[in-house]
Amino acid sequence: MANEHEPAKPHRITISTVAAALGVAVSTVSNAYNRPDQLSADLRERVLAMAAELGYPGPNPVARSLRQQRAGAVGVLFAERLPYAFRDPAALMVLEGIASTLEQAKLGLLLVPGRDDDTTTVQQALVDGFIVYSMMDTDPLVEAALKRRLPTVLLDQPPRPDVPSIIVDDEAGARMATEHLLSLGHRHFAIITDRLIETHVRPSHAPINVQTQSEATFFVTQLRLQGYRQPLEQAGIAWSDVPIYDCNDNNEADGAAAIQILLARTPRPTAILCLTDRLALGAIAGAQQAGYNVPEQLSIVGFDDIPQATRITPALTTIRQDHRQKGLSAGQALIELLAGQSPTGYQRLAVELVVRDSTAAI
Amino acid sequence: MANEHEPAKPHRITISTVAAALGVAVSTVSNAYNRPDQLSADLRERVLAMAAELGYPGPNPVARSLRQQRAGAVGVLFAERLPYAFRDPAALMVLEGIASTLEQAKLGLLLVPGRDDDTTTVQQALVDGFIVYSMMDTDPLVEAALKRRLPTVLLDQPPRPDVPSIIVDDEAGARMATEHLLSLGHRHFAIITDRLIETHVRPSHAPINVQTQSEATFFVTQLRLQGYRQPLEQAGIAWSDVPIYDCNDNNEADGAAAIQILLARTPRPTAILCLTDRLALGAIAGAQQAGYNVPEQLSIVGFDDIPQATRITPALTTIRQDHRQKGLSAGQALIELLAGQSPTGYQRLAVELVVRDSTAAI
DNA sequence: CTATACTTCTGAATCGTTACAGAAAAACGT
DNA sequence: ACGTTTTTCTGTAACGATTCAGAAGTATAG
Repeated sequence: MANEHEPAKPHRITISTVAAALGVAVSTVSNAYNRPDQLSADLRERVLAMAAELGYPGPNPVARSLRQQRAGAVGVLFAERLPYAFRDPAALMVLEGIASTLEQAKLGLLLVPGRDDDTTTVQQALVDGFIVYSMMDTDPLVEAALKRRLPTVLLDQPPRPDVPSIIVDDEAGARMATEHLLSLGHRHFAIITDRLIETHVRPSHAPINVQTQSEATFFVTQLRLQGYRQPLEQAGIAWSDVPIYDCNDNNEADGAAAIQILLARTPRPTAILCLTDRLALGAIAGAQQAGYNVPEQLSIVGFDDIPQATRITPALTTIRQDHRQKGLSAGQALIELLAGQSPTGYQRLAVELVVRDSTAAI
Repeated sequence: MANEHEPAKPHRITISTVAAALGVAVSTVSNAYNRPDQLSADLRERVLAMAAELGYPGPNPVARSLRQQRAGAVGVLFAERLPYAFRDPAALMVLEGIASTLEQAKLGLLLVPGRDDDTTTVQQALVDGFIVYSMMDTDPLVEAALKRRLPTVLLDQPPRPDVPSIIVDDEAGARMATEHLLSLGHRHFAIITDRLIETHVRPSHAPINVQTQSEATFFVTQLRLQGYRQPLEQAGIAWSDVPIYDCNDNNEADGAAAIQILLARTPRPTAILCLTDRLALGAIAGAQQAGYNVPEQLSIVGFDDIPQATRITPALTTIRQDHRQKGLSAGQALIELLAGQSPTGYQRLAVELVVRDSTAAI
């Protein structure tokens, strides 16, 4: 019985405390927990009983993780600050999809906090891999995550070589939205976006012009703007004539504020392209409040097809994408990576125009 | 220069790979990352450069965690299966509150998956503490979490000695709801709940009787039923005369189904007490679809005051609780525990009756 | 009774860091 | 020039498990 007579350490009970108390090898205690077939049922009982008596909380997961080289969780990096993740309906559906696959694989889902300037949380996240979802292109957290050299999947991010990406055909969706409005005869367009330019850089709340658009910091924002632009120019509408209002945030209130400004312009736009449904819902509400009739006087189209899109009157015409599937695909791809397989290439998910009641012929 | 000439291990680059390549001590490399003041700027640069060249991903967080005895994340155990967490509006607000405090403390939020039968995910979660939220009283995952002997906070759980609890005055809320309906002159009540009895045990979809209620498996369910019961009996209404319909799940569809059954009973209830707003919203929709007028023919009151409660017509009379604050309090309490302080006792959050348009005098 | 095969248990190496005491070198004051 | 302080760097002991080769001990077969 290896019995040290030290001044009684504070009280951290480990596997070897239990082993010592019983006079058995630590490996035996370990086996009692992990390989019942490696020791007699009798001894195993005694080990477990002694563990209970000593208040041993079971094998320390961190030590186990170190030894086994697996954390049993994947980290999710999301653009918004952590709490906002729980507010955005589209993001929630994506997270739900991710969570579904992870749950089946018995993996935990670690939401990693962290404002760009501080990457330590990413560097120290106890995970086996990352899903990077809708981060600003320039966000240092993305770099930090990639530097970890863990299996990683990009979602709504600019693709990179050697990193599997799930991408959505945002550009096609934006084109479909625009063509729909054009086919209804609209000629005066305006666009509502968010976070096209970082808040502290943006000069004012006025619609911004075409020059500054190149600084777009979200990949999908760029894709969607691109998709709006092409059919417009093809229809002979100068891109520089299309006012773009840049909101601080993706929410209904900002959308409502944006529409007020845009409606005051001359010529008054009759067709509004919103980069997200939340902005569009806000725009509808704002327009109605200002006394405009949607869609008679003003057509509005969103992007995302969140559940709320059908609950507003008029129901929102929008571009549908399968958010849940995005999450599922991302989770699945990551799980394949973790299993050492190379995932099924990078996936491109289709979108679909859903015409409802917020758009009409001019 | 300690130079082993082995057959070149696969390729796992660690701190000592870098140290060896540079001919310095491992502690120096460690210091380069964690204590810049402990070595010359020059050497530090060289270390970092070599690390970059070798593709060293930085200090392994698991090893660091083992050494430092901290994981930098807290685990959240939630009743629903992982993906459902992202669907329940009330749960989302709670999670948002939790996430807010954790983010400030730079802690990650680990959503732990796991169906009762398998507790390994809880046992192996790489966390510094747990928040146990709205789990079935008998769920083995709760036991498993407590057995970890980590700082833990209970939220919407039956309190236990030595474990801080945040609890909401559900019983008072339920009383207020009932008294409100009584004061409107109602005498024929019915209750819609969910998961009062585990699905596989429950015999049928018919309203269940009073005997089986003792098996209630969610703490808040018990509290709320208790709160309904007392004023009813005080008003001379026999508890056994109040039909209770038990849904499989907390969602609108189940609420809508429940109301159909209840309205078919004689005497037809004129006042419905719903354990959650989601059930209530479903009940309103279901009643309307069956041709009943709410609140003229039927008063319905919910519980939770989720945002959707105001968006339905008629707007839902309900009991408001501050979900976000629940999350904040829980997070705060856990953070205090982690800091070695004993948190500000256990908290009891108040609730409030919000009368809207779904209730009226009979 | 011996050779062979199982069971059951042990010891030491390993996972990749950080912390700490102290050695070596450089800077300083007088 | 010499003791003293400061700066820079090193070696090694934790952290708490798992793994694996093998030592005892037992059972099985011939």
